[in-house]
Amino acid sequence: MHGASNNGKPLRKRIKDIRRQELAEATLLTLQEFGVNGTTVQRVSERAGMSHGLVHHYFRTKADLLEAGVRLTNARITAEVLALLERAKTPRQRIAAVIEGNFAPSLFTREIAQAWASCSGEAAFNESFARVMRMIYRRLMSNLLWDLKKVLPPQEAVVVAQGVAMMIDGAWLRRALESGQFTREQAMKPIWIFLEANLPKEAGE
Amino acid sequence: MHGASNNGKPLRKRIKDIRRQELAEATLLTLQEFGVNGTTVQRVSERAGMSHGLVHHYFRTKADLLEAGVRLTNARITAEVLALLERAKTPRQRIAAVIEGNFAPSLFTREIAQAWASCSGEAAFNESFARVMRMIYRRLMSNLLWDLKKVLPPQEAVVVAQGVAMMIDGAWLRRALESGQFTREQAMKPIWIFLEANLPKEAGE
Amino acid sequence: MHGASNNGKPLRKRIKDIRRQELAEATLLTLQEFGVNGTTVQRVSERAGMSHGLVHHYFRTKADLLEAGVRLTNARITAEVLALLERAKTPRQRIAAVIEGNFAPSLFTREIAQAWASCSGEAAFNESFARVMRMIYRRLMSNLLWDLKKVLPPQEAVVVAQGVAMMIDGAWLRRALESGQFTREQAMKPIWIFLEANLPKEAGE
Amino acid sequence: MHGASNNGKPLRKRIKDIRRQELAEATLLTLQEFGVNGTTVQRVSERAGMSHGLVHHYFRTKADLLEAGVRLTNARITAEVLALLERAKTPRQRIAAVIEGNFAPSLFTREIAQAWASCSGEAAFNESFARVMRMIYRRLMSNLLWDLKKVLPPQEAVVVAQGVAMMIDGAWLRRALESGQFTREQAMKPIWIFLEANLPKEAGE
DNA sequence: GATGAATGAGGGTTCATTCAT
DNA sequence: TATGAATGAACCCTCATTCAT
Repeated sequence: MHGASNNGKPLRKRIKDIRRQELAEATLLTLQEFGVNGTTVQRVSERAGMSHGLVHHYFRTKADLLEAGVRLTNARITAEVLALLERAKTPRQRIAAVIEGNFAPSLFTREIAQAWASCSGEAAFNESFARVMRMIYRRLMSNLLWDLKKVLPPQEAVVVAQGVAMMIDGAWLRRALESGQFTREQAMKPIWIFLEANLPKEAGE
Repeated sequence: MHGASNNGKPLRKRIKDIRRQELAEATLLTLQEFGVNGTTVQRVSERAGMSHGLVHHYFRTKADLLEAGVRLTNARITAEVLALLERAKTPRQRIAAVIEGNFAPSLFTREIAQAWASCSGEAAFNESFARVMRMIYRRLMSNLLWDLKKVLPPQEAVVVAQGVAMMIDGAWLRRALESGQFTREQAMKPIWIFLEANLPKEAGE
Repeated sequence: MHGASNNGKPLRKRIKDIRRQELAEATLLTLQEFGVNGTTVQRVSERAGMSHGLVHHYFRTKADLLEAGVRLTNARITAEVLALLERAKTPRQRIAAVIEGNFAPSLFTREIAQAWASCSGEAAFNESFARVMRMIYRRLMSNLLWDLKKVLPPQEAVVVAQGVAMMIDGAWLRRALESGQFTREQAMKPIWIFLEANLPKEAGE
Repeated sequence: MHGASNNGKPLRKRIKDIRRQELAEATLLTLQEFGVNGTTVQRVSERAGMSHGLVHHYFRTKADLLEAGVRLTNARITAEVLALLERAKTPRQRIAAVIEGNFAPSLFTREIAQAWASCSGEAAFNESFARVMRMIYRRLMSNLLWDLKKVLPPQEAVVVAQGVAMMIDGAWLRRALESGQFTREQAMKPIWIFLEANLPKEAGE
């Protein structure tokens, strides 16, 4: 077997994937440190340990690079939520998993929140960012609704889900802007108050 | 009466105030159309119908100009809330006024929400923006707490206020990102559900 | 007598002279603090306590303003030298007066030396500056030669005068660049050594 | 030999050095033609036949570029002096070499003198320029003192060296400002008169 | 595949100068 | 006479992008 077929892909393809992954990772970290505005191709390439020319070899444009970075963040959140969801059984446990996942200690850091806020701000004027942010929101909503609809009438479920989603977004924004501590406990407390008040007493048990 | 006495200020002084106001307004509109990133001195000056040199005659630096624009938005929100608060009597009415004010039809537009989101995103990496955004937040919290503390034990009041604030921020962000309609009614519904569940039945009546 | 003829000049003419004098003075001080490069019309007008618009009322162009400032410096040096020359009797005393005048404690300051150096540097590329600097040089040379020729053969006198002039210029440059002290005594010592070696023993006594 | 090994440096590194050298040279010439004030990045880049953007690729800042230009001049003077010093044997010969070097026909041109004067003027208000100019001065002094101290008591040597240095600076300034000819012979004559009067008769022979 | 050389558009800012009041 | 409003050219610098090697 001479060199070919790692995972059924030719070596060249593999390198391409690896480099793109590395660059997405570097972009993600640069976004955390400098925000969308301060994320230059130069800085990303430096963090990735490549020449800046190479970046354009793998990403046609800076926008593409940024999108890759944001998608990676997205993937991380997804993974966190999925891991928690796996162990959850009842609707209430599953709802708890979604919320816990969105405030996982490894995620709910000031740096990530800042990057997230920066991307959200950019999304208002940048369709490619907007797409990703909307996707994140839709998955959150769908996760919440899936279980809420099991214990609440549909229309009520939608309102509750929206309320929770609003609180989650608001909490992340607060995390980004509050230089002092805004802890995940502080963030989750009103969310649970809101939920407890709306879930049927025996809900999902 | 020979010529003088416009408000007791000489004409010259007036012009300075007028231009600064015009520029702040132009900045605000440019922020709405292009976001923080896309708001260049050139664009603001064009919208204001001035040369770009003149901008620096009235604002030492671009940061000063932007701050003026953001403060103007802030002032508009404040005015809206204050107008509603004046007519409010009971704590519950006053809380309602604060919430209604934050979703006044003239304010809760997609354009303004986009500008707001953009500024929030910038605030994560820009102390001058951060200051203004924190100020807005603190005033919101203080407005809410003032009345909540009248009807709830202090610690509970804080949590409820935080929950409402989170929802308001989350709603504005949703307004900015959702190209489809996200109405003020949709925004306020979960907020009131949250409040009703936490306010004592007879609260403020 | 209504208003006219102060010094045979109409009042309006007087004001013009006063303002020009004030501005020349302010220019001189600004040159000392910021150098030619850093001397802006704005800064000069501020120091003079006028609006910057007024500057162009009295000086057609910035170059004219600067020239006035440099000429004023020149006048100060001249006055210093003339005052000392008046009391001098013998050629040697007169030569001493010229040298002492060029290093008068009130003149040979770091600030003035810096302004002088800055103007000299500019003179290389600015004919109007060059004219003034050359005039200063020529008067120095003529002062020195007048007396040196009384005690030395003409050709020798020219060389000695040139040597002294070179040393004076070199000393002023040193004063400007040496942040540590370079005193007038240090400056004059080699000059006198040079002179003593070339003047006839009984010269001018 | 396959392609590599230009001085042991990869081609890439070579280009960087070449461009920096070219730019330093272009800066030097621009300084001669326009002075510090008139030396813009644009002009330098044009003279070097590059885009202005490229200048910032090789020099982080305009100040760095100017420093490189000044250092290059400095290096030229040094080389000239060193070449002459090599052939000198006795202290007197070595002193002569230092002086001749400072007035080498290829150096003591009006253009170079003008650039030098401009840089000196700038040095009064610009620490980075001041550093270079002081360095040049210190090397001159150390060169002179090294040999003067062999033939004169230390304190006397210092004064003589300072006198010579003052004369050299004064001569260069004269060269810059005198549109008519001020020749190297004119410059050196009083210097030698000064030296002969102070060196012991048999000095260094 | 990988580098960094090279370009050029665009940004913020300064400043001399003109002009209406 | 005096002010400062207004303009526009020029400057330094950053950055995404292209391209030869």
